[in-house]
Amino acid sequence: MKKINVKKKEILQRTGDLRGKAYFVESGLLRSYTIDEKGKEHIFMFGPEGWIVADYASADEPCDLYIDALEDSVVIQAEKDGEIEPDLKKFVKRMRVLQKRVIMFMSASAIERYEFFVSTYPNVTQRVPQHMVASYLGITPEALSAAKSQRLKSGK
Amino acid sequence: MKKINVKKKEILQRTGDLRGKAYFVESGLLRSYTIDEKGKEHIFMFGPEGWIVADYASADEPCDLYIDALEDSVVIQAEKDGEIEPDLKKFVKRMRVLQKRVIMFMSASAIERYEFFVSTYPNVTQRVPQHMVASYLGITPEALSAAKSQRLKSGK
DNA sequence: TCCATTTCTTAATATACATTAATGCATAGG
DNA sequence: CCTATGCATTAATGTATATTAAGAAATGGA
Repeated sequence: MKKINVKKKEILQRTGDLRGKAYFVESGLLRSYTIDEKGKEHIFMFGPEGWIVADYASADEPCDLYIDALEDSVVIQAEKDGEIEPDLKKFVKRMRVLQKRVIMFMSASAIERYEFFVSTYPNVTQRVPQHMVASYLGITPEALSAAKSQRLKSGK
Repeated sequence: MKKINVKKKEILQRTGDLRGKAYFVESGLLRSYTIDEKGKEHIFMFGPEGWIVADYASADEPCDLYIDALEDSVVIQAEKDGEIEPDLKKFVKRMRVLQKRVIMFMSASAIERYEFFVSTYPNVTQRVPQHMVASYLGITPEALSAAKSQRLKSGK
């Protein structure tokens, strides 16, 4: 368990890595993501201050996700087994975020997804480019842009 | 912690219930799902033998999900806090299933989603109607039917 | 057994989002 | 300060999936 400084764009973990760590974000912003066969990135989660970013492979399995830094960050790196987050309650909370996200994907339109993102990450909205938000939501940047200008016209 | 017999179609938990329980499935088949504003069901997970079905609300928050039985089942009902699943490893495994599902929703076509379902639930495929599989995958029954007959023609 | 209901499939049409492309703006780094 | 790069937006076109509708097969309850 050690504190490390991470520069923007630095990669902390790659798909296929063994013994993936868990990262507690003290300051800055991480993200985790996959790259599909077509080379397209899909952002799995953002990790602003106070969040934990980790792949959910067991400690002895290869990771599914890349993890990198979107801003210069200070993070605490820990072994997955125990050092961090021995707390079931925290696990339950993270499960719930995932549960809501799955339900969102099953039923929500582009603009509803965007609103979900804003409520999940109120402090991240202004810190990441919109194409990354789109990636997180599973839509294209063009569709997100269209949905937002659509919403502006009709009321709000 | 007690063992209960559940009849097909019996509802174990409703959206908004407090003190939701966790259900370990000894035999039979449960499912959890939401109902959206339009009255449409979205299946969150299936629970065949050996699986645990629960909402990820904390013990003191209202539940998001309905849980009911798709077959006559025998289940062990437990308090969420501790009685069942004190095991971090099991949590990690379930997280990983959710992680894969989220990634699936971000990038997979109808037929790829179907293949994901078959590999996640090899023993469930023949036991649930196809419209429930479609609901789990976030597509319509018509789209699933079309995707499958598409696949049959082209090769397999 | 019989009838009502559920389930699956197919087809026609509609629609949300993807793709492609072009433009202008902002930004970072030399 | 300049320039290359990244970013956001808009528009035209394409496509996968949704919607609607109908009919046939399977299922289950009385």
